[in-house]
Amino acid sequence: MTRSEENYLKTIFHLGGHKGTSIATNAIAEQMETKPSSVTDMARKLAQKGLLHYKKYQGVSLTEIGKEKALSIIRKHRLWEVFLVEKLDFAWDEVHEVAEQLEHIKSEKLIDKLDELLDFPKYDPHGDPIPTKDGKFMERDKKLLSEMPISASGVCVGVKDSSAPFLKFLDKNKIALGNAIQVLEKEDFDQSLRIAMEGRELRISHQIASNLYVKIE
Amino acid sequence: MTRSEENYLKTIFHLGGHKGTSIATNAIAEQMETKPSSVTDMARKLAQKGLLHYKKYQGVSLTEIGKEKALSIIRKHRLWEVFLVEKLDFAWDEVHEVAEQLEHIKSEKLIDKLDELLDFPKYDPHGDPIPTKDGKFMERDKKLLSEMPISASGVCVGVKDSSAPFLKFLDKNKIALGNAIQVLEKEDFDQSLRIAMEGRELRISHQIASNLYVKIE
DNA sequence: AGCTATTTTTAGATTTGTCTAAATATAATT
DNA sequence: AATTATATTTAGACAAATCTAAAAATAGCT
Ligand SMILES: [Mn+2]
Ligand SMILES: [Mn+2]
Ligand SMILES: [Mn+2]
Ligand SMILES: [Mn+2]
Repeated sequence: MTRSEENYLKTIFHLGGHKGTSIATNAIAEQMETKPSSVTDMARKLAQKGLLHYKKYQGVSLTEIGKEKALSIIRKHRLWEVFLVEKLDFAWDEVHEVAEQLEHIKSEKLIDKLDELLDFPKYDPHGDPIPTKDGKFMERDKKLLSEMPISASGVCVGVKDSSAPFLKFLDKNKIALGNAIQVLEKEDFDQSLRIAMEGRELRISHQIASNLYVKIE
Repeated sequence: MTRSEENYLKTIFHLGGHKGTSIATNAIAEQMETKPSSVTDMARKLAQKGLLHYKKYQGVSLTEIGKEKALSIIRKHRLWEVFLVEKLDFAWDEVHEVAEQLEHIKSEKLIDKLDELLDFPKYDPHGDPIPTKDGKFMERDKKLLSEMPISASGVCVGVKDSSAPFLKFLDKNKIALGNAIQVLEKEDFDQSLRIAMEGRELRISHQIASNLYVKIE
């Protein structure tokens, strides 16, 4: 499989094409910053190879084999991200770009050994689950901070937006995965929150709260 | 720079195009398992980019910038080989293929941090020197075993042929880099050697002896 | 020096992945 | 239901990297 094909499969997976859901040509094009006509070409090719379900004008979804391939790339991406943070001291906002390259390295032994070196991590630096070798997904039972009721408490376990600006903002405000958190008050006016985190008290805008995942206890 | 361009530069470096020596189109084609006409095309392109000296029918050599780029790729290749052996328990005959892919990953920070993780190694698993960040080469003072005089002694420090079959042969016969070695006898008939290595006595064919580097003490 | 063999380059074709512009199908709105 | 807007596909082109076959230049050999 070519690098481009792999990127299409991964994108389609992330857009939800693993559950039978049909993904629109335009959505893929936008996500990949390419043109719809290019997507059509690739859809035909990947369908031909048995990796996608595709009917003209009806969008695409992943076949079983396509799903396996996508999961394998996601597994590699996330394991490399863990490696970069744990072994090479990258910050969590620096790893994605490099992992986008590393995920295409072809060597089963490499990724198995890497998994072992990292002690078989279950989650990547952004809290996203790492598929097992045989494609099993262990999605965590988590909720957006913005959806937590008042006085509920939990632990930060992930981010929805994992763009560098958001991650840097969290760093600056000492909001890290693993931190305990409790909702103290919700402001009706702008839906901002007052929260307790690791002894401190913070005010959090709705935009932030709707991009932070919390595991309820 | 594209992956293909990088591979051309690296190959030309290895064929000796760093010293003003002019490298023939055919030699490059053979080494890269491609056709001479493809080499011509690429030569024109890389010359255009200022990475090669190229005059029609006169072969190519690396410019200063071309040499820098080549060294940077060789540095990455060898650092990744060390990583695979030291951190992921790859055998020294398994690393080359994977390093051929990893050498093209683009991230200065990645390679600097990797260098640090490995404790700034000077040589790769095959005894080849790892260029420093600024392209300095530390070639060791070594000799082929086949060229050592009788009763001379030294330490195995590298292989000339680093193909998997040769490396596996060395493993099977417990000949490893770092081993002390002494030439006991040279057979005139077939130029085979009797050597002492780590307590044992071995008979070594000329073909083997002419692919093993020894550092004389 | 002249002829032959080899090396190298050119010309034209192919594959992959992309693009633009135009045509067509589907969806939304009056 | 007809019209308009949007989404998708087709047709044709392009750049990168390669190939084959033919032409041209260089090297090697009487
Ligand atoms: Mn990522
Ligand atoms: Mn991630
Ligand atoms: Mn190698
Ligand atoms: Mn090596």
